[in-house]
Amino acid sequence: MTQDATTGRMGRPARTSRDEILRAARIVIDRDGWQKLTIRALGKELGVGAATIYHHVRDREDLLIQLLVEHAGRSIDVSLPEEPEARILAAAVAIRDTLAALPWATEVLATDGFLARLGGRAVQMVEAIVATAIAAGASQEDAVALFRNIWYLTVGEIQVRARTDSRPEARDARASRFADLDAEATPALASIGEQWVAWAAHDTYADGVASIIAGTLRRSG
Amino acid sequence: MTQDATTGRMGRPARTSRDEILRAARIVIDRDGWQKLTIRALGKELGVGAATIYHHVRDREDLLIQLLVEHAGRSIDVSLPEEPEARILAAAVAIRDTLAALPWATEVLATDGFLARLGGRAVQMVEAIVATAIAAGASQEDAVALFRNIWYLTVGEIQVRARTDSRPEARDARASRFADLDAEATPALASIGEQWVAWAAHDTYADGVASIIAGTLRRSG
DNA sequence: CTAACTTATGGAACATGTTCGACAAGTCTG
DNA sequence: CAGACTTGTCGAACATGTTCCATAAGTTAG
Repeated sequence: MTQDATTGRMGRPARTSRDEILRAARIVIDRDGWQKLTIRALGKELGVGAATIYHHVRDREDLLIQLLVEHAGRSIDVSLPEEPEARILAAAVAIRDTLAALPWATEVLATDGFLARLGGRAVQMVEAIVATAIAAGASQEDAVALFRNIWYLTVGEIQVRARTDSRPEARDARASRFADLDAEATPALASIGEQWVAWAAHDTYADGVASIIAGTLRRSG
Repeated sequence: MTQDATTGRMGRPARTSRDEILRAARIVIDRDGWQKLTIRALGKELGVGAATIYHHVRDREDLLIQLLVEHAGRSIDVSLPEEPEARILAAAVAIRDTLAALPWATEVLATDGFLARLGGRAVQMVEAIVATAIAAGASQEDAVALFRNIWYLTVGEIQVRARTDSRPEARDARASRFADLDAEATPALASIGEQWVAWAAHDTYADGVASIIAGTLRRSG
């Protein structure tokens, strides 16, 4: 990785910069789709060897996160209502919607502290959730727990959704699988049967978050 | 993939069976750790070429799921309390604990309908959640929504936990990142500061699930 | 101006999941 | 029993992320 610029500059001058790499990555994504964003393709776009990229970016994950930093920093909606539960919910939904719209986020978001790495408005959303919970009577620790449970739900929802509908065979297999269930051993599932698939398409994320909020605030306040 | 055995058997007899592959996979995992379970290593263990494995197993994901089927089918705890909310919570915790104990589950669980593929007691836990919710007054659709939100939370929790502590640099980076936050823009996060890391180590999964349960049942019943 | 130093670059190599095509090894039909 | 047919096996190949190392291209000290 490139050294810090505080010391006197030395060594061979770089032909490539981190910014150029990110710009090229965006071009490739816009033109070919993000699935085509491989290190080698990126190198070709820049007219540079693949190995060179590793001098400016730690690894592919680092690259994807850098790419998210801008989008997440800019495009998160910031108009939050005042009422505490609605405010927290709105912040969570904003985070979810933003990340779900950036498909490559799925590959890298499953980390504690991920939103902190995104910075900008992503962190403001975290602040909104935590600060609102505290203002509503939760302890700091409960506020952190609230955020983390919301974050887990968010990660799970995004990942399951992304994987489920990027995998046609999964959907098909699922449909028949619930029909095969034994009505003796699993009567409730059997009676739901094929409807599961239709209901599973509904968006229940907001309900889930609302429940977590209500549950946490009730316990605390 | 091997043909069904209903038609008269024909063709070259198989030297390898799906069961043998699974047995060998378990041996490799027990001996070398699951990270060493590569297709080629598995082939070597069986004295067979890597490509051969693909005649008995669709892909690596299929292999990992088959491996989970046994563990999840056998080892899930089944003594559930009677009281509805406690019963649903216990089922969720049993699923979480079982999957969290099988590290390679992380790679493949982010799918809708995943537990159905595991069969056995995994499905019984789903049945328990859905049936209990319905018995407690939820509609079928709300029961499905309840299960799905629990599932999302479970997937998120397992993945975040697994990735966070398999990645030492993530933990370190996180510690400093929260200290760097601007006290003007994010006062709540700044005042929590370093405590976040300690609190993030606490297990809040059960609280989250309990909130989702309470929230859903209150809306319905 | 030369030599030492430092950083950037990229070709080669490695591990991995996966696919392809040729070949092997049986069964079945006539 | 011979040829057709079917299925299993595996070497080779491909794409990908990543690391190593030799080399290039500057800056700076003498």
